[in-house]
Amino acid sequence: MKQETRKEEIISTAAKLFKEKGYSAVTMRDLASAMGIKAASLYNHISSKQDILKVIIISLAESFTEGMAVIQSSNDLCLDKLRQIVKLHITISSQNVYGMASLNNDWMHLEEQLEYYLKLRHDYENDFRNILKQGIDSNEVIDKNLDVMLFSMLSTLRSLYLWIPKKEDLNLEELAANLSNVLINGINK
Amino acid sequence: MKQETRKEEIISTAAKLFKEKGYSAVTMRDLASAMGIKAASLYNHISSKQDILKVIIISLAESFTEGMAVIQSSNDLCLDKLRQIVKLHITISSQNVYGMASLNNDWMHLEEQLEYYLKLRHDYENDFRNILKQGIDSNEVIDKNLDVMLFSMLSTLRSLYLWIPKKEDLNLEELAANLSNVLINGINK
DNA sequence: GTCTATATGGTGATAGAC
DNA sequence: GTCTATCACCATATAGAC
Repeated sequence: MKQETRKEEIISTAAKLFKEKGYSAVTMRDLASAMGIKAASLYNHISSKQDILKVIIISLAESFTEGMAVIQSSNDLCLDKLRQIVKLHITISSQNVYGMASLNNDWMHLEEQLEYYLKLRHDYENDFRNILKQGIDSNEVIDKNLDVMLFSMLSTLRSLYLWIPKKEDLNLEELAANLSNVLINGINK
Repeated sequence: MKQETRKEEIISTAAKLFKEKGYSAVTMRDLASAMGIKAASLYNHISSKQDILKVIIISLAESFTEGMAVIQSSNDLCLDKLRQIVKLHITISSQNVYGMASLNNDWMHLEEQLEYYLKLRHDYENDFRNILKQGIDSNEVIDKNLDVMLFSMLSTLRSLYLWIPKKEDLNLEELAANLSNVLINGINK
């Protein structure tokens, strides 16, 4: 188990606070207090509040991009690719529940990296849509409401960070199977 | 068409700004500037920034509670009740896209009304869960993963405010039918 | 209904001692 | 690596003139 550097400690503490109140409502004094030090001391490890947000969001966004690239390059059936996307979201979300809150809710407070983030997100959604499209072409997926399907799946997957920490003794493999099943087959008997 | 009072004008302008940057990041100067007046002038119409947030969130939360009460009291089949819940979310979200952002993302900044809001939300989720449970008992809904189904449907419905404004020429009746279909029957062929 | 002026306190960040 | 002290600025909100 690699031990956290002081900088990583600051970043994960910040992510936790950002999840509770959002980036703008968390002050450097709040963060310092949660670490048991004074605000000025934070600046020995990080260069600015903005820098913390950047690290949290961009590293997560790039994880999704990398995961999607792997899924895309496979020759699996579309429905299997969709199951892999579900797995990707569950894995990343469960490993960084706090950071996912910033990725979802505080991206608009990015400064230098805003456009880069928006491009990553846009490309990710496009790749997701293309997999659904292929599923329609190969007769695996219903040929109706492509955008509604994409919106529904993405909304659910993006909310996992809110839901995962509320379930105790959660088996991630089981969750992936169950959630894939609900998203693909619906809820009716 | 009822014309907006100055107070209502302030509240709907605030909701728009809150959606873009979140409650904490919007200053009274931002809000005043968007209205074309000075910050001090706002206080002739509203008593505090907090008061604006309270009005936006509580009125929406109560709308959902009222809608759910109507749906619950009917004798319709469970799947029909679920379709009505979808319709309820689409109707409220499309009428108040900006306010829905605060309801979803800024509720933690409520002060006096925080507990009241949490109770409304908790009761709403409970009612939703009970409808699904009844659907299982009446053999309309698969008897598996109740919590996963609830989470998935609620996540999608709570994200409608992000998605509705991106679609031009959106027919709400059609969206309700299509979204219900995707949520109930899934996406596979 | 809006303004200017102002009170009071919080904000991110830096300098320099230990 | 942390501290105290401090800077320059921004926050919500009020008082009182027009």
